[in-house]
Amino acid sequence: MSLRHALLGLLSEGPASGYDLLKLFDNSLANVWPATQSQLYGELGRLADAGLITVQSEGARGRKEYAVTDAGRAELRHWMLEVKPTWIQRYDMLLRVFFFGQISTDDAIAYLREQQRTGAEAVDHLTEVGQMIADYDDDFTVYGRVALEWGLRFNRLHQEWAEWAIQEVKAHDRSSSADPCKPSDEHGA
Amino acid sequence: MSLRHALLGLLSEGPASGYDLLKLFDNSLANVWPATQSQLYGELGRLADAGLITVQSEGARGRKEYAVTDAGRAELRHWMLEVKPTWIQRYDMLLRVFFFGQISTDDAIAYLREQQRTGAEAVDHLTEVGQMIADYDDDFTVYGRVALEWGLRFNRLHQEWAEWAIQEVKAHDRSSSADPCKPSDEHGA
DNA sequence: CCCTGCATGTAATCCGTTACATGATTGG
DNA sequence: CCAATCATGTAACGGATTACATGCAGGG
Repeated sequence: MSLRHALLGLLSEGPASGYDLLKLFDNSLANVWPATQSQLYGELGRLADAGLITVQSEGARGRKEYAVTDAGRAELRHWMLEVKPTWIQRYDMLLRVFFFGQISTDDAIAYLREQQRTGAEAVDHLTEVGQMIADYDDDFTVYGRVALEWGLRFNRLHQEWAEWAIQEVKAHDRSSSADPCKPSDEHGA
Repeated sequence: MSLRHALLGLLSEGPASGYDLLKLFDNSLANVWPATQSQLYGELGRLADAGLITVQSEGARGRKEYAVTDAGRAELRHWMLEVKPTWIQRYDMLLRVFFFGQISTDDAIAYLREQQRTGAEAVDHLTEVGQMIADYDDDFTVYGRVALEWGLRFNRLHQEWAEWAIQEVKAHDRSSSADPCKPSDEHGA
């Protein structure tokens, strides 16, 4: 149910069409709340039906410019101040880690190295984004940078964790092949 | 589509019923891939239809014990080695941050403080989980700890970021109320 | 005149959540 | 015998993804 509020939030900065919002999304909110074009137009329709936004003006090519209503502003405030953020996460990346016993140590390490790389690339990408928006100082951009910092830290964490995990997996490999309870030829399988 | 693989992975450790798997989930995979009872039973049925698992034996109270087949093991391997982890995340927690301009500085800080607390609590919880599983040294637990470490780092990051963000918001508040372009009474609204 | 970009929509499908529904067994 | 636990399923609903479908307007 958060796409509603993402749209309300964007429209609170000023009126815009679905198309405008779609582009705005890409450079900002998509990082924390991705949405497709279909979804966006659908939600705009529902928001208008609910009276949280209105069509302010219609332009060329069927363009509809939406503006947030008082009811919409109230709903946004309510969501921001009183609704607890959901804290559900799904990481199939970590799911695989649980099953490392099913693949070879080398494959596990290759997997983790790939994760390390993914983290590093994301850091690079976000750093670029940061440079692109460095000159703006409107509220949306200022607070966007606070969110961006989260992303930077997250990806650095990802990268560093992967490096740590590689060492951990290597250590476990050594200890289990040295383990007198298990045959030493297991490490080569 | 990862619930399939979560179940295949668990069943690779040994045969189990839906009920067993449900409980196993709670203490391990639910942290990285939550699933409900409905979903789990549904997926088990579909996995059996697809021939990736089989009903090994039926017990009392309609209990069905499932075991993974060779096809299932192959599918798990394929998923682990060749399917790229999806990297889609949705954080309504961060979405709100983008719209901090719509609420007062004090409310924004209260929000961040709450996030800081949430992170700290999660760290405590995961630390407890770590202590509970400290004595096991099977593969699943060993690698589970590697995933747990990710969770610990993640929540520490969350906590530290929130603390940093509070300072950032305070700094922005001071600079905008000192800003000659904007009226100084804005900070009190 | 045609291509690119602007602009909006619908339909099918999948996954996840919530709630409902049922019944067998075991231990106190 | 009754409550808790074991154990499995179905149905309704909502949100997200993908693909499809359409058409106008402006610049070269």
